[in-house]
Amino acid sequence: MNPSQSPSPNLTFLSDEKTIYPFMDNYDFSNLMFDVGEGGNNGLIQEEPSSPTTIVTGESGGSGSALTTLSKKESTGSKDGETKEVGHRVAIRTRSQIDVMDDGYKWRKYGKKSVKNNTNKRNYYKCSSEGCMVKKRVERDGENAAYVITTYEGVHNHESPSHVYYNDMVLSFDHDNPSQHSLLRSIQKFPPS
DNA sequence: CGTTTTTGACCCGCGC
DNA sequence: GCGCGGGTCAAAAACG
Repeated sequence: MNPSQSPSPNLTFLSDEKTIYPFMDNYDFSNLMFDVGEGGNNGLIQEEPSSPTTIVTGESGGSGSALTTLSKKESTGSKDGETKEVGHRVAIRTRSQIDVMDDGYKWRKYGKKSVKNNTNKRNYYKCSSEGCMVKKRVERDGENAAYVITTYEGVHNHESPSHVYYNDMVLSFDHDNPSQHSLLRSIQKFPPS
């Protein structure tokens, strides 16, 4: 049911733990929640890391962005061979009219559920690429239908199908595409380190 | 014709 | 043990 959405490179992960979201103006971030669970037995909750990464996008919205970094207490299975690689969760709450935003990856919906205290349904997506177990959960805020909560879980093993990377984005910038103008502005605001 | 969506069923952890 | 809330499976339908 997805309309023809051009693969917009609007999400980029840096090699560091910092993440830059040069989204378009359509996506007005209101809340960013990082839940990075380490595989270790680190049950600490680091509310504010030593290097707080503040991301502000959607300059037109005016509303600031909040970022929270958490640490999931993923207790190890105590098994010597158990490798709990799961533990990278990123929750983004944005104000968007579109339920699912195209982050450049191909997602396949595999479930739909209605949660308590929320009339809206919650959708479950999974990365289409085989071997990539990245999951994504999209939910509308019942109170404010204008807000959408997108939760990513996992790390992609492969690159974006559209081959969009931060450096390549500038190179492949299409000046004739007005929808990317704001993208360029975001890029200029966040120059590569 | 291959891939994705849909949708109810199933499953699992947890609290009672 | 059972029910509930939440997450996933899978078969058929729908899509391109």
